[in-house]
Amino acid sequence: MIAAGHRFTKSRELIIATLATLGQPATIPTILAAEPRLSQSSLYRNLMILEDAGLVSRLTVGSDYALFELSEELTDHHHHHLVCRSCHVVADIDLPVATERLLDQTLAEATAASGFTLEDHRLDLVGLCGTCARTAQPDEVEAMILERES
Amino acid sequence: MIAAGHRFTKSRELIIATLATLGQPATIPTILAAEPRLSQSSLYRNLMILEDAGLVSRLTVGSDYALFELSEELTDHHHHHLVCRSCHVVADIDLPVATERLLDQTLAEATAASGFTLEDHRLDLVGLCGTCARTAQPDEVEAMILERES
DNA sequence: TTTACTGCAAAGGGTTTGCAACATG
DNA sequence: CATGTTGCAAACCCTTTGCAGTAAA
Repeated sequence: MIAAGHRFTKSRELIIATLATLGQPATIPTILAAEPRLSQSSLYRNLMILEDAGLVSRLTVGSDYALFELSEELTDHHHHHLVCRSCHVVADIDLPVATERLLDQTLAEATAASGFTLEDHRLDLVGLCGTCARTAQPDEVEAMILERES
Repeated sequence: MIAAGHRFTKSRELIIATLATLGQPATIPTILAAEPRLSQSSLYRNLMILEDAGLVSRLTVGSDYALFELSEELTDHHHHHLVCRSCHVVADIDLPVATERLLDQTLAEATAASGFTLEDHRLDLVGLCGTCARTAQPDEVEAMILERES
């Protein structure tokens, strides 16, 4: 099921179910909080195994913790990510099929000449989430102006 | 130059020059190897400051080390990244202007309804670099077949 | 001469791993 | 019963930080 020499245990089933319930990329602390029956070290180990098996995807967006979600292979749903540059929260987002198709085609052409074997693309939309936008601190330029006025 | 209360020191100039010479995203060990006059802790500190100042960009692609390159603001050159899923090497790549334009437009529309403030996008092309493609190990399915035959 | 910067060494913290007990096929 | 899995605690290693001396404005 998972891979040669690996078992599909209760613990791994629970991880899949928890990720499905959470419904968006989650950190290890978030997963542990959502399902206290999981232990930290086994969670790390199992997420690695599930990732190797193609059931789980790992995202790294610069926050302290890595993020995990069900793989597109498992959910059968291609998508991208909204990433808040302030609080590093991540949410899923869909793009029009026409855009994805053009993207695939363009990327294939762009890599054709190189020795690179293109397998997938990853598109992150970076900005500020609603919460951070409302509480945003003035940026550096504004800070300098404020300082000069004082 | 850099920001209020910050100086543009020899060390920081040297970091910028080294990144320019390397010409592609580089890890801290790579930067230190290319320019031994830099010290590790100051390099970490200065890259953080240069990043805050918008002169340097940090990439996180899942490898052990973070990657750093000159910012698009500094090079005045928008680009994306080829990422090898095996050795995590990263190279810059350009896309046709028409594709970028359509992408910007589509992403703006896709986020319009949400409370998200879109500022930028990040597109990684994931696959195998030339070196890894030539030395690729059989994947899991092949491994199972091989195991069954033995 | 005040304030920022540097380099060393030590600490921090997310992740990995050794080990003994347990569960699975 | 042979092999994979679990949970605890300790180790690991990239990154950050305290501190005393130095350089910049």
